[in-house]
Amino acid sequence: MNVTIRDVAKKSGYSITTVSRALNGFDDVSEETRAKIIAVAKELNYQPNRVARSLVSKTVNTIGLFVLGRSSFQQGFIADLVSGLIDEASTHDFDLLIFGTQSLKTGLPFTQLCRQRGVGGAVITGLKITDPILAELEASDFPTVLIDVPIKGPKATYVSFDNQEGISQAITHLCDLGHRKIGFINGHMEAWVCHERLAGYKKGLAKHGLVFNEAYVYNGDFTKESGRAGAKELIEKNPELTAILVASDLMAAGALEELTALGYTLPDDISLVGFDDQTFAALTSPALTTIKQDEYLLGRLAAENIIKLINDPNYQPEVKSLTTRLVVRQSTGPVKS
Amino acid sequence: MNVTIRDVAKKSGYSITTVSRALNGFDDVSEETRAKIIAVAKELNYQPNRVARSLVSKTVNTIGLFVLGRSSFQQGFIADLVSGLIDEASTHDFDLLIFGTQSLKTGLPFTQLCRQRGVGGAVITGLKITDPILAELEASDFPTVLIDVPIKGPKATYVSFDNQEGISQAITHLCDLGHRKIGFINGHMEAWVCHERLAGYKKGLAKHGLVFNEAYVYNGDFTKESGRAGAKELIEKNPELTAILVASDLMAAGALEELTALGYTLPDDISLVGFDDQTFAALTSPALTTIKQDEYLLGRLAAENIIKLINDPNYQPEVKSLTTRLVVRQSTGPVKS
DNA sequence: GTGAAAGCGCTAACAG
DNA sequence: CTGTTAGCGCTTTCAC
Repeated sequence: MNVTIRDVAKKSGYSITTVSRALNGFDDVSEETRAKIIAVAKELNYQPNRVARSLVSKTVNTIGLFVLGRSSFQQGFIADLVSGLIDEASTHDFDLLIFGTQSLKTGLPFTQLCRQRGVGGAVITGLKITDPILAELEASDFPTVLIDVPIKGPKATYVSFDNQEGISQAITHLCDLGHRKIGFINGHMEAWVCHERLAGYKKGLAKHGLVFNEAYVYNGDFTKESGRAGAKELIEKNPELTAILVASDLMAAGALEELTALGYTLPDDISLVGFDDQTFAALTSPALTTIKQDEYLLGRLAAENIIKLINDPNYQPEVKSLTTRLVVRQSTGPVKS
Repeated sequence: MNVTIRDVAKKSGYSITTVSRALNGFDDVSEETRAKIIAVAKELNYQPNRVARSLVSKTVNTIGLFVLGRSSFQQGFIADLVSGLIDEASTHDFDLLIFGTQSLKTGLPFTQLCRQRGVGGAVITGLKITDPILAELEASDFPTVLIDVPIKGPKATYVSFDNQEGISQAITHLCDLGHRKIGFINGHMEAWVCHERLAGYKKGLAKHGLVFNEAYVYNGDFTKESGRAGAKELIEKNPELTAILVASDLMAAGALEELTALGYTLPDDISLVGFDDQTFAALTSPALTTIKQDEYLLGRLAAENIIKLINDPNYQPEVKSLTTRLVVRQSTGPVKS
């Protein structure tokens, strides 16, 4: 068995109560006593049992991570996100409990599921903007941080990137290269970021005096195949396009394949910009110019927010989006004169 | 507050104990009573509090996942592994608690760390074969499943792929294409799989009557850069090579870059085989022939093992390796005559 | 300053 | 078959 608080109490000669208070930094304990107790605790290598602790005091040191949608895990960035969450969480002595899609299938009122697991707050990724749970979370007093889905409740907030600005910068990059006919392969509109990216696309065009053309936009679904299909459709219907912006690297990779198969040479015939900067973006040929979002950082930010939300009842989260960064590689080039 | 067992007891008119037993499927409860209690529980939407449960009964429904080494998360396959773990775990009503590298920095006796977190068993990935913790785990009675590191203890086992066979098959593939001079870029020897892959390389060569040549082997470190360096060194020192086998896709991508930069055309001048079949393997140009390992499946297998280890004190794990599958793409071709 | 006692929600003897 | 009694390891009133 592990060493418990009783062992520390016995060995130090103090009561369990005093040991608890000494170790938890209460100020109604003499410094001398505290020092002694801490010494004994260290000697015994005592670590409080978190299960017991969270059972009695409702202050819980566990974050729940919900990864919704079977495909979410396939997306490479989830790994970085988790990595960031863990690093930040363990800095604050928080644990990270992961739930898969199945966990929600129980139909359990979500927050209840968390409380039963001793989870103090949740980080949710992969949520669709049409999900009814969104309204619930907004009203709930259970700490929640959404990834890439806006929300504003007493205890709910979100973290994201400035997608509009990211896309807009990419358009500026293309315009600087002389492009005027720029297509856009977007993801599905159940993802909030896609609304943002579309808005950024329009805004970017407007900024450079270009007119938005509905026919230049294709709605994919984040799969490689939809990237292929999108590229094919866009270029066939609008052969005047000299550049295509794609809302994810994976779709961009599909578009790249399709365009190459159709006989286009990149970037000479057409320029291509992805989104994410996943590992493989540097590995395609030509290497993908893409809008990088640092998912690790986003993970840390999410953890930071949820921990504050859990610890401080008065915390008023302010949403600040992380910035993306355009990584220029070989898939974009000056428009052929 | 959530609904507790007391609420169910009160509402059903039975004692807390009876409710507990009825709900946990004990057979010393009349079916009539059980039915009534279950009905009430359902009506109240009662779910037992796992924190409390694991505090008293030492049977814990949480698996701890340790992802060691900062870089592990960067490796794409971790996401699939986690995905498999979660799916299998939630099927058995187990939760998954993730620990980062930092958690182990406390110097806490590992198993103690788990017990304090209410974790019944651990799955560990990224462990080096030189890690002293290995001996500890081997002797320990704490349920542990290692990923890709062999271990055999009363409560410790491991899951992995048949790396030898995988590499061997790739060599057969190359030999079938006429290759006789095959180089090998391995990972670092702190990873068990690299010993296996080296053994597989030797075995595969022998199988086809080829002689092992020390100079044909380069030890990288799983980074793309080491792949580049390895390709450069191997091909410069041994220009007679017509094929190179690489112990990871990322290193293979590096090798591909380097070889292309050096003016080689693949697969005409030289064939290249990767390992993993990560997403990007299909996206490089030429697309990478590679040895696919299904990390999702490995995750499920690991979860299955750890759960049995936790639940059944008499469970004797038998190690059975998962098979890899050679995915032939465009980076391998017949040797130029 | 410190300790005794109560109890978080649950399971597990032990009686009846 | 069912209920009473004791705790799991910890925090937290409330006395002293």
